[in-house]
Amino acid sequence: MKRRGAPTILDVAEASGLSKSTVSNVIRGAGSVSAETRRRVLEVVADLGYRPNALARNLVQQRTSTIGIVVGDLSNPVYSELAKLVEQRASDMGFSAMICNTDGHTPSEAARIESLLEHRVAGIVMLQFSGEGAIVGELREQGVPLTVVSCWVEHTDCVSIDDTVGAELAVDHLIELGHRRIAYLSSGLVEAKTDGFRFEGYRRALDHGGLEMGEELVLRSEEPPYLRSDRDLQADVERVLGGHDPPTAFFVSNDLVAVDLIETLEEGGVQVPADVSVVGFDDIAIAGLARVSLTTVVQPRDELARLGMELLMRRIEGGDSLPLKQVRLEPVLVVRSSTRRP
Amino acid sequence: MKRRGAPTILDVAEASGLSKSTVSNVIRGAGSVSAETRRRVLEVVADLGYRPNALARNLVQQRTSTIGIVVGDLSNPVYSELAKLVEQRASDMGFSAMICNTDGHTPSEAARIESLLEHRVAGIVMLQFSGEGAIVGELREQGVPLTVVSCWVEHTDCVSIDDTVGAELAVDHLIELGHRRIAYLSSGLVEAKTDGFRFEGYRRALDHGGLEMGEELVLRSEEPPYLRSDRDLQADVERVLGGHDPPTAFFVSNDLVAVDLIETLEEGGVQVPADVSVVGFDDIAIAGLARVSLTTVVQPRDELARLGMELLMRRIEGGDSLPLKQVRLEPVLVVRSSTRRP
DNA sequence: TTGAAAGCGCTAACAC
DNA sequence: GTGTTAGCGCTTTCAA
Repeated sequence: MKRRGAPTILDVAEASGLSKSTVSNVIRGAGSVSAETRRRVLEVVADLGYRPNALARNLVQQRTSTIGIVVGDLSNPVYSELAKLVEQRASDMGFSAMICNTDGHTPSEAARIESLLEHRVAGIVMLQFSGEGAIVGELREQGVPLTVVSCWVEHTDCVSIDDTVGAELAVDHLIELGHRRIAYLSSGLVEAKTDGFRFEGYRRALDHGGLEMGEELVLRSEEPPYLRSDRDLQADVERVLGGHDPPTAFFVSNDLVAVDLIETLEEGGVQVPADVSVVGFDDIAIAGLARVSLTTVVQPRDELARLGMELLMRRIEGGDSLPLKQVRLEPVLVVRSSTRRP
Repeated sequence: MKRRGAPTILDVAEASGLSKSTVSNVIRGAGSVSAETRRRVLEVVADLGYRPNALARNLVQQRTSTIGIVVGDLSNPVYSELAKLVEQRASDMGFSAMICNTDGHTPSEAARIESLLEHRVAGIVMLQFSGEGAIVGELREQGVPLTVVSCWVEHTDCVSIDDTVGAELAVDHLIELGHRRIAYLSSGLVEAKTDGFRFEGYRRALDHGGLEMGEELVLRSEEPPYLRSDRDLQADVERVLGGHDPPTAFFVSNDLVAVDLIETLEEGGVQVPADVSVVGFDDIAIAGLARVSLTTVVQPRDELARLGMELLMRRIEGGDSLPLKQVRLEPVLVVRSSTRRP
């Protein structure tokens, strides 16, 4: 009596007087089994509460139906929504998801990916990318399908909006409103390369708006940990606003920080948009609240998730030999009431 | 030359001229191996880029180091934060996490759990509980450790704040401010049983405040899908406020809905807190923004996650025989500026 | 200190 | 239509 632990396919075989493989056939719906046999097996399966062991199956099949989702910060609504949507789509396609939060911390990102590889995931979706080129290389070498969502990464299947154009849209809007002194604010919350693109868009907009870019208007720490500590932000903001010829508008490369900025400004008695305009990036849910009403650039989460899974599945099925596929989505600016004429 | 796919422990054994078991010993740090042997093995491991196959290991060990995290709605910040914290702690303890989003949808919850069981997860943490008693029973029967976080569920290890006391705190606060007509608002976003507790707290507070509960002040759809459609909310709110002897305050059993309510009220020209006070529940990040500044009951996410994993580990290690452990945390009210004297 | 061998639960040829 | 068999990559006695 070895009835310890969950029933195995062998238990089902014995109880139904059939062989392992026949049982396996009916469970997988493969091969050909007589109606009567199928009925009997199914009955026993229900009786015993048999549940196939995915580990054994995956081991023998040399592939799993699990994907990894690597996200920088699940408490940022952009990413938790993306994660949710990707998980949803994965599940629809019969895949389970291991979701890992890295806190934007490279060592912990490496550890999480290592674990995913040990679990032999069929592929990995990265939302927000640490920029550690080593990881992309490593994965390609291992032949593990990788798709990056919401970041543009060279030599990798990816889908993201055109960050540069998005930023341009935002800053153009400010210029059209008549702003001449526009500050740029970002933080470690935005992945470095992405921030680079957005900054580029900012530069371009100033450029063809005939505006000069003042170094003193750029609040951007190259170091990953521009800790979103309110004190730092407050100090920086005070410095910029207290300077000579202060900005009348801010373009912020991330809604969370934009909201923080508004908070900080108003704490200091500076009203938005009466005294200063603010544009964000992402269009997270709170941006749409009447009390916040942030003008911002939309990240179409649904599209990103859909295309991301699509690219991943394509690569899982098609293998290394398929050509690279990188999709750039058109950004859209939503004008709300955090911006107005200076 | 079968050098197809990732190198196995056998490849390492061959390349180092040792046996599988010796290699296994050094990898697991078990048994006793000479320093020289260890060095040699490690060298080959690095050379070949060998990575242990977790599937094989888990299969033979008859246990996994994967847990399942089942969450109702990852786009609700309460749950995405909890999920993040639980994943973090799991990872610290050497566990990977499969995170599933159920959208509060019972069939999809069942499917996700089925998949987790097929993957033989070591345990499951449920954030937000659908109330399907069948599932708890099923899991217990299967001997799969289960911990529910942020909901109080009978006969199951769980940790949550005292929802009744929390609601009482909130409503007491309104009463102390002088409100006499206090409405109750909830939605399908809050799990039914939990909502029940909060409603009970509301009732009690009215009771010992010597206030009568008016049926007409209770906006609470028993049906799971009290769809958070703004239209429904708007209609309900208009009805209540337009009625005879309208409320001067709302207690809302969920911050997300509370924020929605404020939005809806102000759209209709009703100012918060000037005309009407609002108290929420959860203390999500946006509640703390100056522009929102919602008085609310705090859910201590950190504590919940920590205790949740603690309970789960205890059960994973201790098994069925351990006594039930249910932890109730003391709620705290944060008073901000969405409430004032009527 | 090291190695040989027996599985873990399942699938996938291949026989019958 | 059904059964036999040989593994998948690993851990774990048990001998040597």
